[in-house]
Amino acid sequence: MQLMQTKREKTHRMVLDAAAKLFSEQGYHGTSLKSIAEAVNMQAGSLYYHFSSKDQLMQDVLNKSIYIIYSTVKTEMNKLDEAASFSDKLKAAIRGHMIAILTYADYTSASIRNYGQLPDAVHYASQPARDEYEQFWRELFEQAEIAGAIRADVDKHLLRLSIFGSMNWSSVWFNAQQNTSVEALAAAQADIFLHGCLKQGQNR
Amino acid sequence: MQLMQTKREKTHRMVLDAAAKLFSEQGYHGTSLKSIAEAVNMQAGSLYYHFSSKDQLMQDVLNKSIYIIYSTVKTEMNKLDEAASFSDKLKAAIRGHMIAILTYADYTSASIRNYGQLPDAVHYASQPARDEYEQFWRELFEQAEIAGAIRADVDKHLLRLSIFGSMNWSSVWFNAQQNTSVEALAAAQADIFLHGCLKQGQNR
DNA sequence: ATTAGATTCTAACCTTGTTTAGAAAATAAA
DNA sequence: TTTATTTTCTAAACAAGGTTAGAATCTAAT
Repeated sequence: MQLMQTKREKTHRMVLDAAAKLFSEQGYHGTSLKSIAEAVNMQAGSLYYHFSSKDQLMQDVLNKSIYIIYSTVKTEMNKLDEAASFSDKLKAAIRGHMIAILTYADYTSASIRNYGQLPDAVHYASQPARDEYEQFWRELFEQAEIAGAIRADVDKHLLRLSIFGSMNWSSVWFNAQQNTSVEALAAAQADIFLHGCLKQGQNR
Repeated sequence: MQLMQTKREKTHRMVLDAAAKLFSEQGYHGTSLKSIAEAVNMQAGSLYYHFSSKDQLMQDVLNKSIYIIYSTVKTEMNKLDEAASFSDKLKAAIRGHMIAILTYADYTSASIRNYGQLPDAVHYASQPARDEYEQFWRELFEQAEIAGAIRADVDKHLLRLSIFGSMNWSSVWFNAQQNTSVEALAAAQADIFLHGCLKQGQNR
């Protein structure tokens, strides 16, 4: 019982998973501790052995969500070799973000869908992590523009928000069973943003 | 007192506006009737003279939101002349959707942000209107592809969801005060989706 | 098997929320 | 001004939610 996780850790994780799922489906305010407890065969009061409050539970879900996304993106970026073009870098970043979102939809969707609808304390607690991640993308686009990879006449602020909007919304409609592979979806998503949907040469 | 709206209608509208604003900021479950009443200087119980229930109130917000968006899109489409290319049509549709979303952010954001997090009855009640609007876009892309305007190798399903994700997310971050004009933003948004962000000729 | 520690349950407290019925006040008509 | 109608308020009913304290149960080591 060294490498294996203790019962406490196992239950802690089960509760967090259930909370993430319900927060994503019904929102923070729409989810009761009772319903979370039911999902793990417990009584509402018992949750307090693992978490100090509902807010705390949500905060943990948020933090985990942001961590998952950012670290997955980093992993994909690190797979690139030195000679990678900015086009490749953007694709890798998009792929990472999409993989994270679609693979851990409960967590990421809980984070995305409740954004801006949480108690102030909860919202602010996760702000620094969000800012750091946002900064990563800001710099990526900045460097891409300097390198001459992306058009100078596109508003990079809007571009970043657009890409985020598309990617994040996928956590709402994506269905792990019926949809195509996560990889294929990520690639298609990147392709749309890099090249647009119009045929080459159509009126620009 | 024929053309002018009665006091009843005026108050009805004020309540609906306040509800839309709060539903968009704090979510359906996070918004109490008391807070809505306070926003219009009333007591919670008094709202029932204008609405039969909280659900009904949300349903009205949803319906109005969908109506605003669809009718604005139609208006923009009708401004086009017969010879308009599909590129123009797509731009017009995007412009309409963006104008509606940014101009009536309280309503549209209330609708978008609570999507999938509402009581079943409320959700299903607005489904037909949503389906009809979705159908409009489906057909638009279909015809655009048949006409050879958009690339055959892009998944139109994903494309539509991507565009929706981007546009709808703008209702969350858009700030009417500090941002540029709605028109400019709509045009920039369309440009990104039609042409992508990469410089022409970068590795495809 | 006994015991100490970890985990969960029970039962209540307190607050908040939606809803209703009837009284009160405001408005418009006579 | 008086009356009828519309609109809002008050007060309570009732349910549900977050939280807590202490009892009960389970687990694992002695």
